[in-house]
Amino acid sequence: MCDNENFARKLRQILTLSIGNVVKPLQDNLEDIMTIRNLKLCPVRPDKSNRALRIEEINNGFKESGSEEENSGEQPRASVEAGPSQIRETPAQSTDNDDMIPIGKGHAKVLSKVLTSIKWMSYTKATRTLLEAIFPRRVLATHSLSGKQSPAFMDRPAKKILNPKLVDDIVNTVSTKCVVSKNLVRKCITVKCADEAKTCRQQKRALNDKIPL
Amino acid sequence: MCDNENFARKLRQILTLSIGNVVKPLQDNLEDIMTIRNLKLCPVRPDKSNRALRIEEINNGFKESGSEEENSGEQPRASVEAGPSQIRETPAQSTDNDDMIPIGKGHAKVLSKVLTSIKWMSYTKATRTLLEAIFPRRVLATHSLSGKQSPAFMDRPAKKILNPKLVDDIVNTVSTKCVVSKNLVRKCITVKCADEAKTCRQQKRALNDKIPL
DNA sequence: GTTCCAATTGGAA
DNA sequence: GTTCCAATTGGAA
Repeated sequence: MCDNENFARKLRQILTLSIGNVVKPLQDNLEDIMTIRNLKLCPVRPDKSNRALRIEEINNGFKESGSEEENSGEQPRASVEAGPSQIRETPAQSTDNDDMIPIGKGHAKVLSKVLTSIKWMSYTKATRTLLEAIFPRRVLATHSLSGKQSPAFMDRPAKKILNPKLVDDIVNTVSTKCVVSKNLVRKCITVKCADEAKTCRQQKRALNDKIPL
Repeated sequence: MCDNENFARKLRQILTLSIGNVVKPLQDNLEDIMTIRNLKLCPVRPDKSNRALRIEEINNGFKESGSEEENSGEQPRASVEAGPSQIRETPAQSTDNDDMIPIGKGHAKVLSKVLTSIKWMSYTKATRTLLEAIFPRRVLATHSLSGKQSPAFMDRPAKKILNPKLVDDIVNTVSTKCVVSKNLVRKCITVKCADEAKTCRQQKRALNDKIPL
């Protein structure tokens, strides 16, 4: 993971220092490579026999779900809302429950058609799409990344913390797929929660304006 | 500029999708390439005859200073503290005034030894170093990127705006050299100003504790 | 309707 | 002593 980041960082520097000569030849092949890779990632049919392979490819070297760290004793500092209450229920129209693909360590599962629709060019879009796929809007609006108070608003109550295992699955996936630092992905999550909270607030306000108490 | 960003973004995706096979061979040559490039960037002596070449290389294709856009009519929305008052004075111990190297469009100038000391691996460090090299601490503490009020603290007065031309020179330089989006660089500037303001505040507080009025 | 911008904060790293 | 973390906000894009 860390090696990936260092490698990407070095490559970025090389790119800048040697635009036009060293890496130019690679550019010509980019489109072909991407096309091929995308084809491989395209879902075919919900066929269990090659499901494992597809997951392997999508998660790109992640451990499979149910690893020994499932029950590791690590406790998050803030109180965690345990259990599945934070997890988005499978949509009613989906009859095939197996169509959920685990990401990261496998705590989080995402509908395969959502996962394959994600364009990994934008780590912000990818993060927000995964968040919406994994958490109900209500949870996003009422929880935050750390579960801590805003240092700038010490009088306000803190929101609850987003399930850290699910968050980690998202962070690791986006960070790896988009080769950006985990911090940037975490910032996206903070912003997304703030945006959902604002939307929620605005809807309540609009409702109050319509039907004033 | 935009092409660079798109290219880097594509490369990042390729990296993720094809770790270990497509780009692996390139990795072996990274160290050599970087060494060679670093050697080229190393300052030799303040010798005017090859100064231009070094600047050309460092700025990587930027226009030279004194371009026709020097007097373009673009006016920033917030009030700008015009003139050199925002610009860091050349340190007293420097006898060679020519040792200032322009970056970006050339509004901002940086001591050559500072410029060559910057490690472009970290865009945050690079941005902060350039800020300290170009603006006095006092300006960083009392100005902000936009010159606008905080939306979260509408009662507080807005700080003044950092000279946008100097900011642009920094943003363009770091964005290009580190192949990160301009927005990320701008975020760094916001944070740096906030940090300087905090330091300033703390120093005043410490002084008041010592010599209470 | 969503996403991004950027100013502010106290404490942690 | 400096840099980073992340929560909050209203408006702009």
